[in-house]
Amino acid sequence: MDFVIMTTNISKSRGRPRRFDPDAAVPIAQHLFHARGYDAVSVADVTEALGINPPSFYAAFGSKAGLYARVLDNWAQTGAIPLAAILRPDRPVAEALVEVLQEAARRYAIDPAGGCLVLEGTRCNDTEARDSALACNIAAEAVIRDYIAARYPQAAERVTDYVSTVMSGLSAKARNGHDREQLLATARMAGAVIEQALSDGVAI
Amino acid sequence: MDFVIMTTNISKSRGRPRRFDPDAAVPIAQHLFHARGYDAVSVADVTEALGINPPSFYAAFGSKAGLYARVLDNWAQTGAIPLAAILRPDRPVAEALVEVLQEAARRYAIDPAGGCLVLEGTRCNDTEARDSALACNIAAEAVIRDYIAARYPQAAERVTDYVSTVMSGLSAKARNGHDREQLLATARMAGAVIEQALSDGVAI
DNA sequence: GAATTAATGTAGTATGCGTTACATAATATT
DNA sequence: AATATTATGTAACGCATACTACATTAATTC
Repeated sequence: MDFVIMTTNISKSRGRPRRFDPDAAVPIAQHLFHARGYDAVSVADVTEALGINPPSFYAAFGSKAGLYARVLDNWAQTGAIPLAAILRPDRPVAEALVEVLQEAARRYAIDPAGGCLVLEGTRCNDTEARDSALACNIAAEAVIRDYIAARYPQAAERVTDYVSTVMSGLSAKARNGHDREQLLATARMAGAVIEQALSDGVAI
Repeated sequence: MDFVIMTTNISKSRGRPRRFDPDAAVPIAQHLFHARGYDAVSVADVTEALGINPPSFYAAFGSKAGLYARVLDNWAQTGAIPLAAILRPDRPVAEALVEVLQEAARRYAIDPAGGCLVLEGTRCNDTEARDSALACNIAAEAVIRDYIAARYPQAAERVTDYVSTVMSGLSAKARNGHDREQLLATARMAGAVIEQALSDGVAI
């Protein structure tokens, strides 16, 4: 049913055709949000970057926060750290987690503005956008937690808290001028404690 | 000269007397900025909390960013982590740095909103306020760096980067719901690597 | 070709922001 | 008492924001 209706809508679209492709607009908006942060990007900035007018924007995305939600969706599939690829069951847990931290350091240092799109989004001043980013962050933490829990159930919570805190710090410092080498050195230092923490049944 | 003029002004103030005490207003504003962040606090919020009107505010503080600068000054003297008291030359460097991290964890968890006034301020969207907070942060990092460099000059930069990154992460996570115990556990884990890092001439 | 449907461009709206003009009130000086 | 000085209360200002009403344009459907 829905499929038929959708294909009908796609193949035989009535009315005036779109002058822009919303799917192609998402990566452009993603870059804006990543570079300047959600609050600092205005709808006017986005519409100007897309070469469209506000009504087209709102017809396509509903709201600024709605666009941001789509950006985060796209981010999870294309731009985020490939946790599933790094956290493989056939390798030591500590080694995998250290690689997550190092990969975060590398990625956070790429853009001039720096930092993680999601982690920075969790601190914006718009409730809806912040909740979207928080949901994204919570989902990522759950992946890490489940990966640890499979082999070190007692350490999962604590080590997940630790890893996510370090990642937040890396993102913040990337925004405040730490370069790639600084971030990588910090990530390596932070990672050096993970192996022992996994083995400890209680807090160090 | 200036002293005479100032005392004259203080003892024999012409004109209508102030209805509020700007010095007493600073801690109130400090609480607002700490709880909600610079961007989320409007001048109207501050004037309402102080029971004054905008002209009184601007006569006393010049601007919102000007008030924030005074808040940061007050913060450095009263509310900040007492680095000078913790980083004493008569104790092991690693031990002192771990206490800094733990003290940060404790303080960041006090307020319901959580986090560090300065570190959160470095990420606001107002250039002047952000620069004020950044200057505050840079000064604090310099204290840590100098403390380390006195005994471990080769490790000073790297370990300072590490400690400040962890503190940024603790502040961010305090804002995102981590409680005191979680933050303390993370701080202890992060601290466990410092001793070895100080001894290493090169990166781990 | 007429009707229908949908996206566009123009030009706004309402709201909140940091900030200020201006007349008034309250004090010290003369 | 008259004047000078300073802070106050009222009432805005200019600007930026997210968002929208409405007429128009461009396509499909009948």
